[in-house]
Amino acid sequence: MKRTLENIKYKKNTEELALFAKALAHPTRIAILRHLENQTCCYTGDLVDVLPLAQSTISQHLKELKNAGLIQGELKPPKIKYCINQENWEKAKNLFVNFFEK
Amino acid sequence: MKRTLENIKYKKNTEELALFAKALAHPTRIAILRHLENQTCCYTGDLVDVLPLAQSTISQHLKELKNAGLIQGELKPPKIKYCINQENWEKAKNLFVNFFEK
DNA sequence: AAAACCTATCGTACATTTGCGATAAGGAAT
DNA sequence: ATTCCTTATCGCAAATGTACGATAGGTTTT
Repeated sequence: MKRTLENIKYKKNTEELALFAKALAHPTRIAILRHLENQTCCYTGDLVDVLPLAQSTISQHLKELKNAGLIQGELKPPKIKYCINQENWEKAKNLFVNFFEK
Repeated sequence: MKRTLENIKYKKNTEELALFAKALAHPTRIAILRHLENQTCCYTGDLVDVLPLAQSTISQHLKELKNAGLIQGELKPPKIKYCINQENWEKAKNLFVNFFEK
């Protein structure tokens, strides 16, 4: 990305869809979300056991998913419980469905 | 990305979905696809007129979309006509729908 | 054959992403 | 208060992504 992109104005829907797509653009994050879909919720540690990646790497992916709004974390000391953010999940779903439909 | 990722094996669906998501992970490419959805097809030059980006940049985005299988190019000398690849479009649509549909 | 047109590719610059180990930060348990 | 457990963050290295101008390649037209 370079200077020009800063200035380009896309429609809101286009930017939102691109951001959600970016969050899904890595197999590890898809795997995390699939796991969350099955379990409803899970802890970071669960994922570290399941995925062959360093704890710090997984934490980073979780952060990106959280930034994208697709998941949310809840403090359950000493752990953190991650769940899918249903509201934004629906929003993303609708954006993708509308995009492909037509 | 570094050494480790090469070795990680994800499920086929997971990798495919991530690749499609990656193709959609930039607003310019979403805009190109929306344009193609409306016009059914279009030429590279049409996009250069519509998007505030260099011709080479747009060509590059088209290449990525083609690599992802979402579009296809047909020679209509001296132009090239790009259309959505319906088969893969459906495939991507199904992957996303199934993914979100819990 | 030359000129004109359209598009792809090359080379470069810079930003972002991905991964890791090491370390910090927080509460829980001893 | 110290130790333990869990997770986030930092700092680094390597790979990828994004953008541009310049150039090459291929067809059509003159």
